[in-house]
Amino acid sequence: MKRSLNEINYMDDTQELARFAKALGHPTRIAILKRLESESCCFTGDLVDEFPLAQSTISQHLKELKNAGLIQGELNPPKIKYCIHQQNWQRAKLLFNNFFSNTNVPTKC
Amino acid sequence: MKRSLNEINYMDDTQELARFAKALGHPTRIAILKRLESESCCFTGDLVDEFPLAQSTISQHLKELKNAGLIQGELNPPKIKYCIHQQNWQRAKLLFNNFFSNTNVPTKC
DNA sequence: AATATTAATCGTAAATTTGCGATAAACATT
DNA sequence: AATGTTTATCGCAAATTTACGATTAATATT
Repeated sequence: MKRSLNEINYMDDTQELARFAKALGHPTRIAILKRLESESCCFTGDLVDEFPLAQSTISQHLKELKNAGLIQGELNPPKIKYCIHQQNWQRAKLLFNNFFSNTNVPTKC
Repeated sequence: MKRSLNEINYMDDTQELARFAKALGHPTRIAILKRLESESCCFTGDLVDEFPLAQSTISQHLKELKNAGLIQGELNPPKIKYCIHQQNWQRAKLLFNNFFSNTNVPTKC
């Protein structure tokens, strides 16, 4: 892709929020997180059984959620237990809350 | 892409939230929305002046935000005034709030 | 040691996203 | 009617995403 010539430097919060949002930008990943929220944790296999997707596809979605910091995997050989990453989850919650707390009443529009 | 054979039917909320999240999944679009939040509205040209991106690129980001329902454009010839779409904005806020209101204490993890 | 179970990674293909410049469209102004 | 201003759209190229099957890696069990 023809990348922008001038490097764009967004505020850290902007970058961080966009990163979280991007990870949330797929229904399968939202569904995985909802499941982890309600059940606290689960194994990759559980998700593979529940979603009509290949094991490798689920694994890839988990990887993205992990890269975004929203979940963490704990070794439980030969299984791996995934949970919400509580600290980053709270951070994401805060960023979205701030973003949506639109105090401006749109008087001018 | 090899699409999943079985059609996946996610809960409506899941689909809707993922759609909003996807639109928020780019720092430029977050920055545009932050600007609209603080200023209530602005013209395409204002944004083109502020971001080191081509006019067509800004226009495309605005289109995506509009398609996601997060903003709306009002004709103000020959300019176009963009504002937050208040109703859908509140809807998105609600969806994200619900999603992040993780009442479960992670006792089992 | 051989086998089974579980999950990550690799390689591939198709779709989508992101960016740009060029052009078109819509409307005001001259 | 011709020109100027503003924004959308088109066409293209590169990067990324999404999905799959096949393979590999790690660990338990036999």
